[in-house]
Amino acid sequence: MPVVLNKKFGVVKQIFNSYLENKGLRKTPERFAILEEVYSKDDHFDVESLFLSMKKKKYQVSRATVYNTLDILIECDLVSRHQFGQNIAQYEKAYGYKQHDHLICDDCNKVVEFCDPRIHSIQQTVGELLGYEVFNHSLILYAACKNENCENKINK
Amino acid sequence: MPVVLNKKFGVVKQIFNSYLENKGLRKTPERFAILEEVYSKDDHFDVESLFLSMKKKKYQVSRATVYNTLDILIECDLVSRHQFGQNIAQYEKAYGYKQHDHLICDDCNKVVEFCDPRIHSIQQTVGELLGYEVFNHSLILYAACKNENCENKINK
DNA sequence: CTCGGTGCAAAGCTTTTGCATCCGC
DNA sequence: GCGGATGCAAAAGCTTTGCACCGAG
Repeated sequence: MPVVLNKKFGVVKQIFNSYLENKGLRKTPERFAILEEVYSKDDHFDVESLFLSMKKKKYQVSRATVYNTLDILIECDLVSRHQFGQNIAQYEKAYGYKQHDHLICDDCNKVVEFCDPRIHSIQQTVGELLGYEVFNHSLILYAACKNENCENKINK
Repeated sequence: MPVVLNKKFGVVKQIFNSYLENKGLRKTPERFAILEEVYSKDDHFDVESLFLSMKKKKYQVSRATVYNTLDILIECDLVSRHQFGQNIAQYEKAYGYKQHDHLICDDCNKVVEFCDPRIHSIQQTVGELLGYEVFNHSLILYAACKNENCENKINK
């Protein structure tokens, strides 16, 4: 009984399949299981939570394989990695989800996604100015809730 | 024989002094020694390199104290922390050095600083739109050298 | 059949913590 | 002298590595 997947997933699987083929990497069931699990998540997640949620299901893979596979998925742009806090890396699916950036609330710890076209022009301007070809960026805004009723704010 | 320090350092020391006083924190020689070491560096550095360079000099402090003091220095905006790579946190002095962002070259691993006023307006727009008060940000551009002679590029 | 991939556990690295000692206030 | 700060080493937490076994091509 296959998991219900969003429509894009067929394409994603195909992309991964081709990538593995072109790079001469093996198409193991573990790799596809991890891809599937990643795309079933709608939020950011860390390695441990991915590992645990797979452990509960039919696919038990080792942490080492999770790390290895995520690296491959990042290489082929199907997954992106963020370093929000100080230690734990956060991952999220990347295919077909338009480029966005993150705002992190210091009160709630909530992560909100946003998109501003001006970032793209900054990329271009700065790249030209400094003589680099900018191919990616990461913008994080650190913010405070304006909502005074925010439960975390009250606890502080 | 005092180390030669840049002109701003007197002010910085004074700020730290007042901050410790206001917060009821103790003015230990270790804390000022770390402040001095931080401001003697002109680049980004990690905890280990700071610890080692102090170990060579008259001030030997423990790693725990380095971490503790850097946290205080960040609280009073005399130091800023960045998470460029995946693991090691990078620090840099922050007083009187105008707000800037970083471009990281994927070929050289060089870190270049830049400044673009448009980021500030993005902060404001997005904050208003999402109902948050944005108080800080981090923008990192990932780039490739246009210089074909870059030694790292040749090695790849 | 070969060799890359997996799983497991151990090791590695950065950072945090516990506790006895020390010293700023 | 009190209570916070330091130093040391041990522990914690995320990630990587080594090695034997497995299975995709």
